[in-house]
Formats: sequence, structure tokens, C-alpha cells
Amino acid sequence: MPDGGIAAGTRKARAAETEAALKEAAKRVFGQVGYLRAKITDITAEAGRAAGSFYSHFDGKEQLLEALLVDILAEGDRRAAMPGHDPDFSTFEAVRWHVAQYWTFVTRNPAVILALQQAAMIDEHFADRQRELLAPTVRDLAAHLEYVGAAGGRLPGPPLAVASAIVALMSAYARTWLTGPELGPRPTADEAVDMLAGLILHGITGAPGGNVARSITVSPGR
Amino acid sequence: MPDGGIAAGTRKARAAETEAALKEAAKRVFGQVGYLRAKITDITAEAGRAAGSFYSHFDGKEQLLEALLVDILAEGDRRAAMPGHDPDFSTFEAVRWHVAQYWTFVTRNPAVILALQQAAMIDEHFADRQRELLAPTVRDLAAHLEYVGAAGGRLPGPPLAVASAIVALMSAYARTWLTGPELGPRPTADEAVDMLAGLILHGITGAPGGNVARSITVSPGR
DNA sequence: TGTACATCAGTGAACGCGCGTTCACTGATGTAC
DNA sequence: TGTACATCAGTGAACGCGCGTTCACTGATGTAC
Repeated sequence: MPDGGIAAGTRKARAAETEAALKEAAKRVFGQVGYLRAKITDITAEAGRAAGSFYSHFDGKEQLLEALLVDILAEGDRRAAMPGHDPDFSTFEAVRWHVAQYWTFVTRNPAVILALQQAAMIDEHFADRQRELLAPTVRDLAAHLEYVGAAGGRLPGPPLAVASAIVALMSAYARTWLTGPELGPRPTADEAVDMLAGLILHGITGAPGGNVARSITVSPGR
Repeated sequence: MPDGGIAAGTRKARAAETEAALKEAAKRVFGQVGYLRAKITDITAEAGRAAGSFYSHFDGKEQLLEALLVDILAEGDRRAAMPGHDPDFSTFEAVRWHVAQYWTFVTRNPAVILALQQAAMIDEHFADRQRELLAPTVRDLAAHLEYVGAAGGRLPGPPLAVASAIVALMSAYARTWLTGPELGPRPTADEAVDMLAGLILHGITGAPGGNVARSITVSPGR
């Protein structure tokens, strides 16, 4: 970020810089006051620009959120090009891997995820967007669960319904974890992931807990 | 509800009637467009009253929601005066009983619950209120889980954290169930409760499922 | 390389829409005598 | 029981605040010759 005055750069570069500044400012504002309460002028002020500047880059707050979503999805796609994972869901490691994936995604983009959750409450478009975002995870989980069923395990319900419930569990718990405060002491990210994986695999009756060697750790959001 | 014109009743009765009409209208409007998008004039129109009438009864939308919360909590307290339930959480029945309790509460008051969830996103007061509302359930669950731990079971984490996750699971799944649409076919209320109870008790590896005799069924919201 | 004009990113005061909130008014219920 | 006045629930047009959005303007970058 070269300070203005020295090397101003081309027009396009300047515009791109402002657009990026607005996006970063929006994430900070969303993180502080949430999407619904965030005013356009909060965002421009945080970015150090005039109010009118906003509309040279976005049509409105919705379009800005949409742009942020596209950004994190693009990043997610890059990450998705990964080696195939273990389909055997009867091992703690396999389950934990999925939970950790999800957890990393959420903690990397907390402001955008929270913004989407809020936007989805009043805007049908973003409600759809949220479902789209979670659908691949649900389907992937459901496929694993069918494997469990085929291998003789007894699921508590149809694979798709159980997968939905598990995703609901993860996103809801992630939200309470992100926004706190909770009743007890807040678990660390690794503890939270261990607990969720244990709960998903074995419920409340006997689970490996956190004392199993981990091949995948949760990377902290930077 | 005697129609106006015949027996107008006393002033107080008339006022109480209007207040009740506003509350009922609010529930309908909240159910249709949600709390955040609901306008005061939507509510008064739905109740068949003039806009100004609203402020003879409530100071604003927040106070109206607060009144609705007090109503359902009062009803909940009446219900709470119930025979003590089985503390042994290793049986499917005991777990299912709790899930069914929660499910009944939510499906009886869907509009108010959804409104609270929305209000909690932008209003710290209602965020606190929501935590207050769930805290007894979390603590009750945690107590049961300690019992499980004492009886030799191995929990996936500290009782309070596991209880939090379970409550998060129930409320999040209830919300997707209420607001739909989901990916697969929507389970019935009994199926949903069976699945949640099975998931909580045994996770995805072997659970009684729905083929166990039920002592407590879910009463449909009327 | 230099000059004149065009284009564009960004500015911030002003505009105006939507909606919460007020208030003078109406008609009916309650009270005093 | 009857009359005159007070009080109150409800009305709906009007007001005004907050905030999104516009737009005439500025100074700098790009282009034409």
C-alpha cells in the first residue's frame, strides 16, 4: 500500500486499490456491527473514502457481499483441488478431517460467513446462496454416510437428513463459538473440532475424544 | 371474538382485545416476512387497526417482541411444572424425551422463535434474551451428561461444551426444518426427533433409530 | 517533448424515499350531580 | 332515570429522522496532434 502522493499509479490500479480497500473495510465493519447494521457510510469511512465513492464500485450492500462471497468461494475452489479423502467414515480421523475442513473455512472468513447468515434472514437471494454454499458439503457427507450404511452401520435416519443435521450442528456451533459468550469456558479450536467429531461419530456414549493422534490440525484464521 | 357492533364491552376489554389482535397479527406477519422486515404498519394492517393504535399498546417493535416472549415463557413455565424425568441419559427414551420437549416448544411458537433469532442478530438485548432462554436447557443437559460421565461413559468433551453443541444442533436443525426447503424430502416431526435423539445418543455409528417404542410423542403445533 | 483537451476516480453536500412516530380529532364509554 | 362533561381507545394524515443514492465539481491521469 504505497501512500498517496509518491507513486500514484495508473487509474485502473487506483480504482482497484479503492475497491479492495472497500472490501477489506466491509469485512471489518461486518465483523464489528454485523451486515444488517452496517451502513454504507460506515464502510466508506472505515476505508477512508468519501460516501459517493462506494457507487463507483458496487451497486449496493448486497452486491458488495456477493463480491465477498465470490472471493471466498474462489479461494475455496482452489483448496478443493485436494487429494481424495478417506471414504471410511467409521474412523475418527476421517470424520475429524471433514469437521476440521469446515472449521478452517469458517474461521478464515468469519465476517463474511456471519454476514451471509444475517443477509439470508431477510433476503431470499442470500438464503439460496447459503444453501448453495452448504449443499456440496451436505452431499459429500451423505455419500459417506451411505458408505457407513452399506458397511452394516445403523444410521439414525436417512443419509441426507442426517447429513443436513450434521451440517446444521457444525455451522450453529461455529456461530456460537465465533460470537460468544458461552456458558462455560470457551474451547480452543482443536478442542471444538475434537468434540464435534466425537459427537458426530459416537454421540454422547463413548468417544475417542481428543486423545487420538491427529493427522489434520485446524489452521488458525490469519 | 365477538364481532364489533353488537356488544362493545367495556373500555378495558376493548383495549385488551386490540392488544391481543396486534400480538396475533404480529405473529402472523413475523411468520410470513420475518421480524426484521416486518413494518409497524404491516402489523396494524394485519390486525385491522390504524397505524397510530400501535403506540397505545407498545413502545415499539422491540417491546412487542418482548411481550410475545413473556407470553411463551409463561406458558413454558406452566409446562415446566412436570414430573421429574429420567436422569439416565444412556437410554434412548430419556434422550428422546428431551429432544421432543424442545421440538414441541419450537413448533408451538415458530414465529416468535424465528423472530427472536432474527432480533438477536442485530440487538444485543435479544441476543442475551436468547441465551437466557436456552441456558436452563443447556444446564439441564449438562447435568445429565455429568451423570453419563460418572456412570463410566466417555463424553466427547466437557459436559457444558457438549450440552452447548447439542442445543445448537437442535435449534439449528429446527430452524432449517421450519424454514425449509431442504435438500432431501422433509422428515416428519417424529422422524426428525428420532433422528436427533439417535444422533445425540450414538452418533452416526449404530443407533436405535425410529423402531423403538415411544413413550413421548411430539404434539403438533396448533 | 510540449500543449490542449478528454476522461476518469474520487469528493461531499444535497436530495429524497421509506417508515417510525406524533398529534389533533372523532365517537363511544364512563362519571358526576 | 336524565343531562352535561370528562376520559379514553382508536383514527389517519402529516411530520421528520436516518440513510441510501445522486450529481456537480475537483484534480489527476491519459490521449491526440
